[in-house]
Formats: sequence, C-alpha cells, structure tokens
Amino acid sequence: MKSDFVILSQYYLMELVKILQEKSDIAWEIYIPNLSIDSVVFGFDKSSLKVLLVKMKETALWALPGGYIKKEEHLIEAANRILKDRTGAENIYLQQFRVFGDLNRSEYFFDGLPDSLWHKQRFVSIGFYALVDYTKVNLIIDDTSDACEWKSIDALPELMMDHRNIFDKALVRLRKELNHKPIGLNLLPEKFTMPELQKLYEIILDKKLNRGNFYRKMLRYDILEKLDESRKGGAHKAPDLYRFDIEKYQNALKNGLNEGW
Amino acid sequence: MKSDFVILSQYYLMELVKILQEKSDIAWEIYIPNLSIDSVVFGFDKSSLKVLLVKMKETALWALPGGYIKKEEHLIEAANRILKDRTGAENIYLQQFRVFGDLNRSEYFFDGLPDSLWHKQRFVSIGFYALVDYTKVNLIIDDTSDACEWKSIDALPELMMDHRNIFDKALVRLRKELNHKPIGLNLLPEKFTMPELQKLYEIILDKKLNRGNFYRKMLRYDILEKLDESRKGGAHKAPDLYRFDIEKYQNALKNGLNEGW
DNA sequence: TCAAAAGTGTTGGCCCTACACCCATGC
DNA sequence: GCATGGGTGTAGGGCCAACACTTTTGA
Repeated sequence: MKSDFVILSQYYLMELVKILQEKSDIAWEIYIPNLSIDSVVFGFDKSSLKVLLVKMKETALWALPGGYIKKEEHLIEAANRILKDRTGAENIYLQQFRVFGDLNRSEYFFDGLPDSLWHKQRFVSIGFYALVDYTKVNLIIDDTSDACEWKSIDALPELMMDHRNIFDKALVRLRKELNHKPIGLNLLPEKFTMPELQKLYEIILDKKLNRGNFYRKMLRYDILEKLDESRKGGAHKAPDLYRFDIEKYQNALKNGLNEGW
Repeated sequence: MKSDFVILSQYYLMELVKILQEKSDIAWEIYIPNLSIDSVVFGFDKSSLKVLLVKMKETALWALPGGYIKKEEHLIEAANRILKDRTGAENIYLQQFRVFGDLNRSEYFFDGLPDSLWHKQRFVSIGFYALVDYTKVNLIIDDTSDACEWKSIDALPELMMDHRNIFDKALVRLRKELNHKPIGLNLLPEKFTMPELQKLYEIILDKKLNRGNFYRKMLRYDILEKLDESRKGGAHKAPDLYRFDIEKYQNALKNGLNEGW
C-alpha cells in the first residue's frame, strides 16, 4: 500500500486533490459518514468476463466504482444510484455480498491530506456485485476520473486500496451463486447459443466442461426456450439460438439448479 | 411497528430510557456513528435449534444481541467483542451474512426521545451469525436487558424493529452454507452420534432425511472418525459415537460437500 | 422376550462421465 | 470435399431413494 501514498502525494496540489476538497463540505452534509459502497460490475462479451473499472484522475491507479449513502436514502437505492451514474442503466441485477470493515483498508492512501477531508475518514464499505448486459451500457466519466472501462478479469490493472480483495471476494460469490441465481440471464443478451452459455459457465467456474453433457444438462433443467433461428455468419455449423424462459428459470432457481439433500 | 412505539413510550421516563441517555454521550465518543452490528447466535440442544435473544429492560420485546463498532477497531473484532460480552465465549465461529440498511428499519422505535440520543440515529446494521456449542456458554445480562435466553427457532417471541427479518435471513444463509461450512462441527459437542447429526441436518433443512442413506453419505464423505464408545443410557440400541476429523473436514469443505459442476 | 432404535444390505433409476458418431456450414 | 464445430447416441459407473433385514439394547 505504500505505493498508493507515493502516487497520490506526487499530485498533492493538483487537480484531483482540489476536486476532492471542493466535494468534501457537501459530502459531509448529504451523506452518512464512515460508510461507503463499492460495486463490482460484471459484463460478458462472448470471449471473456469483464469488470467495470474507473481510473482515478492523474494517477495510474484504477478503482471499483463506488459512492456514498445519502442520509435519507435506502441502502439499495444508493447502490442503484451509484451504478446508474456510471452506466446510465437502471433495473440492474445488484446484490450486496460482503462488508469490508478493516481499520487499515485505506491505509496511507490519503496521507498528507487534511483530516477534515471527507475522503480521509475511516470507511466501512459495503460490497455489491452487479450483472449487466455488456451491450447495453454507456460508460460515464465523472470529474474525479480519467477513464471508465471494461477490463478483462484475467488481466486486471493495479487497483487502489483493498479493491483487489473486494473484486476477488465478488468473483468467489459469483461462482457460488451460479447455481442459485439468474447469473446467465443477466449477463447474456436475450438470445444466445448453447456454446456461448457454456463459455460463460466455463469462465466463471474457471473450468472446462464437457460439451455434450453441458448441453443435455441445461436442456434437462427445462429453463431454456429453443428459437426457430440459428446464428449464421460464423464459420462451420450454425448453432441454434435459445432464450431463457424466465418464469421457469425463476422457479427452478428457488430450489437451486443443482445439489440438495 | 406501531406497537413498538406504544410499548416504549409507556416507559418513557423510566429506567431504560435513563440508562440509554447515560450511555449516549460516551457512545458518541467511542463508536462509529450510524453503524451497528446484530448477531444471530445459533445453538443446538439435541432436539431443537435455538437462538440467543435478549429481553429489553421493562418491555415485552426481545432483541438480537448487538452493539457498535469502536472507532479504532476492526469490524470482526467488534463482532467478537459483542459476542464475548454476552456469552463469555471466544474463538466462536462467526460470519457476516448481510447488511440491513433500510431507512425505516427502526421506525417509531425511539419516537419521543431526544434527537441527540445515540440510539435514535439512523443505523445501518451489519448482520453476523454465530455457531456455538450450546453446552459451553454462560449467558450474561447487561444493564439494558432483563433477560438473556435461548429460544427455540420454531417458537420465537416478538422481536423489536426488523430483528425478525434479520433472523429469517440468517436461517436461510445457514441452510445454504450447510454443505460449504463446518456447521455441524461448530454446533455439536465434540462427540456425537449419527442420529444426533442427522437431527441437526433435518432441523436446519426443515426436512426429513432417510436414515440409512444419511448414514452412508456421511461416512462416504470421510470426514468422521468413529470412536470406540457408544452412547449408553438411552432406551434401545446404543448408537456409536463419532467426532469430526477436523483436517479432513476442512479439506472436504473447500470443494463443498455436495453439488458441483 | 419384545419393542424400538441403530446399523447394514439390496435394488432400480437417474445423472454424470467419456467418448464416439453424425450433421451442417464456410472455405 | 474437408476441416471444424455443433448436435446427438451410448456404455459404464456412482449416487440416491426406498425398503427390507439384522443387531443391540433396556424394559
């Protein structure tokens, strides 16, 4: 974490710090102190799983999109608002998954800045993960960030503070919930092929699955509807298109797709 | 929640409110504002699953044991401290499971009391669940409570605020984690019989399990060590005693006891 | 000796693995 | 037509539910 300190204090008097200071007073007024939200936003683009990251202005460090909770706002409203401000998207699948409350989680990060600065508080951060249709998002850069981009989960840049840990925990949770929550439904476009769905499962589980068995197992769940179209255009045989039968899917998930005593 | 208001304001000038006011000033000094912890402490006494509840002084309402996070304290330290203050026990299995952050979760509860009162803040509460060996706990009554007791989960008294909801969510989580975490290990005494273990599973899952199949499945996991003793004294055949082989158990749980692609 | 609970055996079915085979498509 | 990838068939094994049988204990 020492590196964070060096990076930030290089720019001690520069634009980022000025902006943070300007925002500080109003933040104390409208937000609950000591509490923050950090969101791990997953997207899938047919070949890899991606996460939405924000590059902090004038630094080399990336961060998870995050924010604070207004004094008169439900927790889930806050998480949705923060996500909408970044992606323009509403009605996103969004779940809290863990609280990050270590004393030293932002250690050194704002060293050298005045104690009265909102951002220098001790924050207990509530981690959310979100699933979005990669094709339907407009990324928005705000005034504390240089960039806002999708990054492949197997080639993440260096993240600030404990955000790498937050991401790791989110991925573990996503893996666990693959059989209990509508993960596929929220990450894929409406119509998709069986190989695409299998690819998604393989990437999330980080494991090769047998093609034929995956195919039959999925069909046996009886949550997919086969369409009368196929995906033309690629080389080789055109795969059939499917979409989720949402009612059946929701129903099946109640019991979990797999396991059980 | 209206009923909470009535119950509390009956005693508006009485001892509970006096105690809360005395504690208020120091609370503002040492704790992080707006944040609380509520713990669902599970115990198992051979025939039923129990939860630790606290009866608030001079009211008819019960509550989950809870507390606050010190300004210079890790989140997990706070949860452990709160639990130790109630049970005298340390090294307890303790997991955060969900945040309860609705605006109105304590609505009406402290109506009529001064806004400066620590307890009247908006609290975002972090829910933990704990598993303890029922036989090794000394319940402790503090100065805001009349009673501290184990209550059977199928006959819970009325709980204050949203504590019933917190309990329900904890039970759902416990059920889900039965195949992924050392639930049995932490709820049972060191030595136990197969029927006792089965009973625990049946209560948590709220489902009858086939005796013979449970027996063999458990043995197949290869996480139990059969002892050279049996539980004499009951009527009928004396069942064999087992204990967990902790190393094998921990190892097996890494992959989950059941399911999997 | 008998009832009841614990421990064990057995059978049929489902799902999973694995691998093989056919089919459709673009080059 | 041929390589490639998608859809389907199939044999073997493991686990599971269901049920029956045996063993052990206290009354």
